[in-house]
Amino acid sequence: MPELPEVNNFKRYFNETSLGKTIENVDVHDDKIIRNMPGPAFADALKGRKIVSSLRRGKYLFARLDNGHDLLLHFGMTGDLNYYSAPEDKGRYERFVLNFTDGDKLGFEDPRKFARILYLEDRDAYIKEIKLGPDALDIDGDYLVQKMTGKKGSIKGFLLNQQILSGVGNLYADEICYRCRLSPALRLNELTEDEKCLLAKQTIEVMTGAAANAPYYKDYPENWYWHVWRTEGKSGPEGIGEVVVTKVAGRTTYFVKGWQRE
DNA sequence: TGTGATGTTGAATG
DNA sequence: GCATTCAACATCAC
Repeated sequence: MPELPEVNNFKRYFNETSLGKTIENVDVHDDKIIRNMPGPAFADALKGRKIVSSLRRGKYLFARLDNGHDLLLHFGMTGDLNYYSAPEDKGRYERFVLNFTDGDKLGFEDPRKFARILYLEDRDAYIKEIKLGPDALDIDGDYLVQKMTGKKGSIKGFLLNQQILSGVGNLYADEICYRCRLSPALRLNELTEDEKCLLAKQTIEVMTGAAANAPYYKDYPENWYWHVWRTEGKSGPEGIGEVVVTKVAGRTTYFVKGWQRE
């Protein structure tokens, strides 16, 4: 479930389990998700390195190594971390595993293999290369409003564009639109200035709130945001409107028809 | 059995 | 070059 708040939890999990440890060697079971070198070269590059710090930006998690290079983890749709020591705790979908010198292991699991794992010599150059926008927890409303000017695409397409703002994913984008009472399919040039300000404000609030409330890795409360209303046919707030499912910006989209302006 | 899924990319189009 | 759209990626769960 990796959108920004989830990756924030991955970061915490990673820090608590793996920071300061030294990689004795790496087992690559499937190098499909390693995007910039073959499995053996990847394993070779990490061998003997100590993990000294971590940095999250949007949905990207960078693990800084003691040679100044980085191990980049992007979790795709189904990426996950699994820290363990007993071999029987190895996950079914483990794609590679860092074996630390203390005997513990950090497995990277990913059933669908949409994750993107890279060994980077220059983290900043990579961020520049993919034009990754600023982190959603690190911007203000003015920045977002300014980015909206002149754009004609859907609200949802805007929120999902990681080059504008990094961290918002499909579920949180719906949540933000719901809070603004705006249909995700509305186009930016159809919004009033007030609505643009509201959209910017809610984007920051939702992402900040979700990141702050994430209690612990894999332990999301049932009453979190979209859980409350992300059900087709469900009656909207105060009995107004009804939840419908549609497709916006190529993604499955839920909104409350009759409650959110179209 | 067919369908859709939390994300990104690269090609195609305007 | 920029903005936007959309299919493709690989596999599993329902």
